[in-house]
Amino acid sequence: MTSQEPLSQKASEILGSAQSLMQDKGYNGFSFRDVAAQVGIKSASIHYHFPTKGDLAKAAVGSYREAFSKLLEDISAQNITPRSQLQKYGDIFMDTLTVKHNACLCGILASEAESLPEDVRHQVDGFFDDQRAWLSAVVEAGIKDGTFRSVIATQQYAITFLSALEGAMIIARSTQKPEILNQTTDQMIGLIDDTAD
Amino acid sequence: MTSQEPLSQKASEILGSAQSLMQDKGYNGFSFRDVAAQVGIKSASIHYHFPTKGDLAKAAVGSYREAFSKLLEDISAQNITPRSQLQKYGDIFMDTLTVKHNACLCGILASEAESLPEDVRHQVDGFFDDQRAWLSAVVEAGIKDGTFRSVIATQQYAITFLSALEGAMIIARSTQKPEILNQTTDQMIGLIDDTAD
DNA sequence: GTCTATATCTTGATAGAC
DNA sequence: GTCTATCAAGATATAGAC
Repeated sequence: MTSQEPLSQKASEILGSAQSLMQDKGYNGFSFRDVAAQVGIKSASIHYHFPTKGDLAKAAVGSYREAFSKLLEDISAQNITPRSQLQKYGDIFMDTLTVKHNACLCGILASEAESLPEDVRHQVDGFFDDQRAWLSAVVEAGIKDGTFRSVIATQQYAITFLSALEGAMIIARSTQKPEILNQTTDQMIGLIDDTAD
Repeated sequence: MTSQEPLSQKASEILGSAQSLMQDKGYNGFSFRDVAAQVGIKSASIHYHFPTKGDLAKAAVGSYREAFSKLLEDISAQNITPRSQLQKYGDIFMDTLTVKHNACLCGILASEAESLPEDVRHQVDGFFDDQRAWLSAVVEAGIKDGTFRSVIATQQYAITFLSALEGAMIIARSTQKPEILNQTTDQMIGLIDDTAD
């Protein structure tokens, strides 16, 4: 969950490059040479920082999880309604899709689960659990304050909401219709909103 | 949308093998040699039936779309409620996941969109449109007969429902919790059900 | 820490015999 | 239609010089 030793400058660059390459083309779709070209070193040099491709991917997901968790903390720290928090959560996904032109790293990697080294997949699964935990707390708060329908199963809704966003992101990117993502987010929120006009 | 000439026996075998391999490991994760080993020929022989990997993938998606459309026709032909139709739709996904231990071919391929030949990606996008069209008609019928909440945006709900199932399938498979998929389907239906007890 | 050089393997694809 | 043989390219990874 937490970082070990602080990474060197180059190691961070390599990690960032690998992360963004995987968000674009997946684990099977990027190579050490791709990373090397982006960072400006030779592919053999990467092995000094990350011995194997699995090590690199695992570290990239770990750093992704940390960065994502910080974004969630930022949202939690704001004094806004649960509904607004879900909206801001969706904005993270939308920003990744439209500004960085990337998919969710763990959405991509999970779809390649059968090709991943075991410890990489476990990191990916850890990401999903991070999201489930944060989302279910927000939904719970929304039910308590009366803005969300009280009949919904909180834990399951967290997973359903996450699934919808991950799926919509993949479909939106493939079909090149980014609006699919934010419209899906809006509808998912609308479906549990008990304060509809 | 329709098949051209009928495929030879071996071509069908190759197609089926490629389809199931891609449902397991994706476009970047399967090779001609994998297919050859399954079918019992040499990898060079595949090129006789499908000149390039892109041709093979495109044909596999086309055949997948056809088979899926037949399943949808079967559901439509039954005299069951819109709610039951959505449930049966979810059963298709669940069956793929738990019996064949596979993901949705187009969910996997869409997540690799940036690695796909252009015409393969267009076939994948066509699949999503097939699903959107069928699902929206079912939802429309459910609104008309009063079982689904009338406030929902029909076209968008079709996409949201599909997104949720695709996302849940990927997450369920990676985390090895297949129940995530059917619970997500159930909740998605429950969220628009207007006849709740 | 990064390099060159290299080993080893796998890939998609082609040529030509049968 | 399928084979053998082969290719050129790309992959991960290692050894050892600098």
